[in-house]
Amino acid sequence: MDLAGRQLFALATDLVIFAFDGDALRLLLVRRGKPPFRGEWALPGGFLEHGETLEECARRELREETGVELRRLDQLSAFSTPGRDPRGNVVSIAYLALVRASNVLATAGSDAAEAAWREVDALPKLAFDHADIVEMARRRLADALYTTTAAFDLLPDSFTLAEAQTAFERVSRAPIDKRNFRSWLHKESRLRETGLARRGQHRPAKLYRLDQDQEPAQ
Amino acid sequence: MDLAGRQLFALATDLVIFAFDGDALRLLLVRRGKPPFRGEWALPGGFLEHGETLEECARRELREETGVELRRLDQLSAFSTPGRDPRGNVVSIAYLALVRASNVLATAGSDAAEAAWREVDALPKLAFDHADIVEMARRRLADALYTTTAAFDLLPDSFTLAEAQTAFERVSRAPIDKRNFRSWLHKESRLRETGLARRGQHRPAKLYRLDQDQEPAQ
DNA sequence: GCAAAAGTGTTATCCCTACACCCATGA
DNA sequence: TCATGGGTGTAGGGATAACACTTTTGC
Repeated sequence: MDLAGRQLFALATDLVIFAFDGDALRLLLVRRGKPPFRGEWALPGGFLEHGETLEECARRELREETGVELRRLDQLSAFSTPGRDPRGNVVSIAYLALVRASNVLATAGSDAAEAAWREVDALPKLAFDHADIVEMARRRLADALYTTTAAFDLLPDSFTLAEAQTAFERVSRAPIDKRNFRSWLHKESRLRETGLARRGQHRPAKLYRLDQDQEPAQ
Repeated sequence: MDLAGRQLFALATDLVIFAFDGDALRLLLVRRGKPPFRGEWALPGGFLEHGETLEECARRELREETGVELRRLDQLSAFSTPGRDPRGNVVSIAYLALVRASNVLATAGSDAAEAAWREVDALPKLAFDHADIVEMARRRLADALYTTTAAFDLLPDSFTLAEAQTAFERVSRAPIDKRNFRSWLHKESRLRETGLARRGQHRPAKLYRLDQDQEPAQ
């Protein structure tokens, strides 16, 4: 095994985790408990260890820092600008995931002093190059909106069509016509009625769930 | 600067470089001059050095190994399965690029014993997990075919519509209707007539070039 | 009965697809 | 004149986008 003479790097993962609170898209952030950028907000993440894949690392770090477990995790991009981490020679691979409801309690773990779900349209200043990473993630997410079922991962198991529409509007950052959205859903026939309804102040809204038969998606 | 205690890795880039010879899509391969996998075919690439970005590394390695220079280079994905490199603890970031004509001479440089353009549909067995990387690259390329101008990077500065169609067919791995392809090009109006024609055995074919005005694309 | 959100169809336009024949040239 | 690849248009079906009113409930 000769890696002799190779220049070595620390490898990190950074996670862009979005959730939808019924009204706004939110992003999971941690307040850094150690230098560099101690006390500032950053994406959750951490260092890769020997013998694990980047994806395993991402899941492990997220669990340790925030207690959040997730199903699907997509690789976004590697970030390697020299100097992006003041500790030097750290290359980071960013991952993107969506979670259902922000009630996955963001409890601070080891490395992170504090964790919180912040509205993506009102983010604090972020450490490192994390603002760039977040913007790339939002674009990636919006690009996949209508071609995968990814966005439904933002919704609870059963949801109303109005909730789904709002989630799509927040991801695409554009208003959507109610009737067109519903006929598109019908044409795609990715949803099943549950027979139940959500009762509120006004007329009850039917609850739907994703039709599992065709979930494979991309 | 404390990276103390961090487990370190060698970082490599692997390049998937496609060219179009007028008939088939071809992939740039090098025959490895050193272990591991000495003598086997592999993607060009090499190790990241301190102070450079991954993209800079990819360009440098390609230049050194094959003399090929390229404009645009897209990051594909990071590959981190433990054991993917027998030297251990090597994470690789794959890049994708397209070059005009395969007459960019693939001359072997330092690390590579030999370089060659091989038809993508008749590739030899590849070292490491490079076959997986190539397949991901082909899918990525096909996905972007009709939404970016990327595929025109495969063509010479001026080209006939038949040449463009063949390139699109090879990338998408599907036959394309001639009239539909041409009316799509017209609708997109990304091409400009040069006024010249390519003379051959039969009726001369008009030569076109990409309209620079709207090249930004994605 | 009133306020508020849920639910529902139609029309015009554009895009995609399928499909067949004449044209210009070199040999 | 013939063989070969270059070049051209249309019609039908499906998707998209714009648009407003009725229904059901809680208060």
